[in-house]
Amino acid sequence: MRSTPARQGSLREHNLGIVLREVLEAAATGAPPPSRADVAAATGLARATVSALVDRLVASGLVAELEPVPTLRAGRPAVPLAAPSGTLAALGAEVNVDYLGVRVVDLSRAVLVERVVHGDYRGSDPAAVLAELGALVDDAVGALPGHGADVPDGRPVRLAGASLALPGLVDSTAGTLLLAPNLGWREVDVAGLLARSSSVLREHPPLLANEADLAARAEADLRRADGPASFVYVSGEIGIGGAIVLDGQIFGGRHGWAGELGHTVVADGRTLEQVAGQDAMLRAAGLDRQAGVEPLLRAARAGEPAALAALADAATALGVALSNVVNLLDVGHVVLGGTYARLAVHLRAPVLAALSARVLAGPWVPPTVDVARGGNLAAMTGGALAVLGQVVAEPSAWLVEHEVAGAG
Amino acid sequence: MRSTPARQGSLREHNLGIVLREVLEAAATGAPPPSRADVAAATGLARATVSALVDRLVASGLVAELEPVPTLRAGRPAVPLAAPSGTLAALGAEVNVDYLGVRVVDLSRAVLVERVVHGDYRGSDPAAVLAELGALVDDAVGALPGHGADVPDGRPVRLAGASLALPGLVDSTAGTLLLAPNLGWREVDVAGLLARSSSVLREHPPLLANEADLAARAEADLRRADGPASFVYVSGEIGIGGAIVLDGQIFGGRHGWAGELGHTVVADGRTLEQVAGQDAMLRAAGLDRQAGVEPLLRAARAGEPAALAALADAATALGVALSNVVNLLDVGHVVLGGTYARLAVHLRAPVLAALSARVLAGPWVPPTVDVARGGNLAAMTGGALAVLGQVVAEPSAWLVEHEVAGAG
DNA sequence: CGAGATTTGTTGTATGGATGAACTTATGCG
DNA sequence: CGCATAAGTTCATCCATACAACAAATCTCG
Repeated sequence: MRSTPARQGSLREHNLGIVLREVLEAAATGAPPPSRADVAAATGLARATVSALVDRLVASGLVAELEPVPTLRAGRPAVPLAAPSGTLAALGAEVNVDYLGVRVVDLSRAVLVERVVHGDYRGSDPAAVLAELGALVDDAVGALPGHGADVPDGRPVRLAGASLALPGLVDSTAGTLLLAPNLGWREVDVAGLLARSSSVLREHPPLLANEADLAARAEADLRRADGPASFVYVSGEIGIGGAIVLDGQIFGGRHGWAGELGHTVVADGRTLEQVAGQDAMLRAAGLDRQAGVEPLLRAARAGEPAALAALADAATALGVALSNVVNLLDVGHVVLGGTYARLAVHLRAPVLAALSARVLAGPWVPPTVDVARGGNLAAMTGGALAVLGQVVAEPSAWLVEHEVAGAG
Repeated sequence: MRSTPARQGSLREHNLGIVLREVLEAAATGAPPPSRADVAAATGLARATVSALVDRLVASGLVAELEPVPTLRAGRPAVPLAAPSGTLAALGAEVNVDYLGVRVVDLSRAVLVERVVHGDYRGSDPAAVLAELGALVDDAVGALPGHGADVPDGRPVRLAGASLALPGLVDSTAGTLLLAPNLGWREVDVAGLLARSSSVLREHPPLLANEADLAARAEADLRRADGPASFVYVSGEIGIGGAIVLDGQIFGGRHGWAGELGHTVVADGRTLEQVAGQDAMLRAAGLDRQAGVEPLLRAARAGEPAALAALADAATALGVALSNVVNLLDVGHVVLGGTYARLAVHLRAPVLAALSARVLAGPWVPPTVDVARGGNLAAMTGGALAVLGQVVAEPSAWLVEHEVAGAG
């Protein structure tokens, strides 16, 4: 954690990052693609400096120059800068309780390839499942330009790295999964097993992270337009995942285990998961555990007392747990993800009421409860974005240095 | 939150901070005062660069050159560098439920002046109390060299700034106290009232912060020797304060309100404060509310069942609340402060047991429960250190530029 | 006791990145 | 067609750090 000394190169690295971020973020906020001059004005850097930096970024495919659009004003038309498509991409994989998948996302946030397999992975064999995932990863990457048999006209896609989302506690430095209660996995050498079945992951050791953390990252990305977001993300799945987002950044804690909300004690020794987890709700509503959340929604819509009571109990427990979190973290915004997003009609109002009643700072900064915008596969996108975030944080590592001479 | 562009000056600022920190931190870790060469080796900067930076810092009184000690090795003897005494200092004030005080601390962490007044400030009049504090502040600063009537041989102490610790929710940008339940204060224009009674605070608008946050900062400072500390600080007072320390830094949240632990719901709707607050414990033990914590300790030592039960209930509630916090934040270390420090004999074991049982990551990173090392007045020290921390973060703002020419 | 070894701190010179002003390019407008 | 306007580039300058050579102050060993 010792801060490193700043040499001159650090300056360039820093400013390169600022320029790159400025270009990539423009699209997110709905702003038109900025020109070099716009970037200079926005960042406070000199035009000459920005020009030099942009040229480097363009040469390495980290920034794309668009066609000059017919301008309305006088003056030389600007060259719009934007996130490039298909130059640099990252891979986000996921193993969850009921599905398995891979996504490859590029700097423009376009999904280049996607593979998803549904199944029931509770109590599954880690080696077998990870072998399947490894094959899926290699298959997906094989479909990328420049990686499969075909090398078309365009440049090949560079792969910046890979990540893997898991529904449990992860040791990201060792590349192992410590504990995933709902998968029934414990102390699994995930990185090692994946390296056996996937040449891609052998070359790009995946960044392991918690599924909720990565889903929250995708969610934060979707909310960039509203400014840097701070919120608590609660993801109802078979278990309950949680994540903390501060100023658009995931707060993972020392080991990346922060956000563990499901095991919060809410009342008389019961944990949140035992009251508001999917299995618990279904059982309380008298429904089959395997059925999923749709029957519960139907029953509630039909006015079944057991279903309504189950949802009310879950909402109360969620409200208590989240009030504690909001008081502790001074983050007044809650986002409901996973199956909670689908149950939001029944959960939102009572949770908000609980927050309003219990949050000490409520009178000055009213709490909010929102529904996640990311879809089911948010964690894969979030994982890819986490890797791309490393690129933005350290752009010079991804620059391709060209020869000074170079006559065509 | 937009990151500013790095000009060349930023480089210098950054490196100046690194060098300053290296010198100031050396004492904390028990290392001998480093020489310029030591700093260069430790930071990775060139000797020439360090020399130039150190010279600036010395000229402005941010670093002190000690007498060369007779060395044991060959070579030119080194000039030891250390934190200077009495050159630059910060003021930490505090209003709490049962006392009121000021401390002035310099860069060497020496307490230059201290004033404390004991009293009962529950339900007090804010204007009167703050007038009293303002007078106390001016009195304390008047006793500093160069600020009172006397201007002795040495240079005057420069005051870097002031801070004020309050047991409640604070709006630090507006300089107001929003809510302090145990003082009975609400929406008080603290900065405005203090400016009336204190010329010092008129010149140095105090940084308002939560008492527990600042006490935790002092605690983190005392633990620097063990490396950057991450812990949850629980301070038992009339109410219950809490603070989160991450890598030696206070996590205050968006508005500085994070750490609010006392209003956590622990069981059947009761909050932690209602079970483990000082008043609640005393009542449960059948003791007088005004008595303070000593009678409770005596009763427990005598084996009184009511006292033991009160402590046990408090410990259980604390254990549950802290388990939730540890699971949420991935910070496995708890420090008991305030009156909890004195009750630690009775609280520590059961709290640790609760953590061990409930913390999901416990098997891999065992939780710990520690007793605070800071004394009663930790918040004042912490407040002063917070201000000094700003100096270290931006040293160039505190440099005194000398004329190039200067013949004596 | 003196020459060499050793380590600290300082004094140039070189390097690399940002800056600002002048210049070129490309457009709209009258 | 000339002028205004704005984008992007070129170039001399500045500034902080690096590197190397040097001066200073002490120990060590013959």
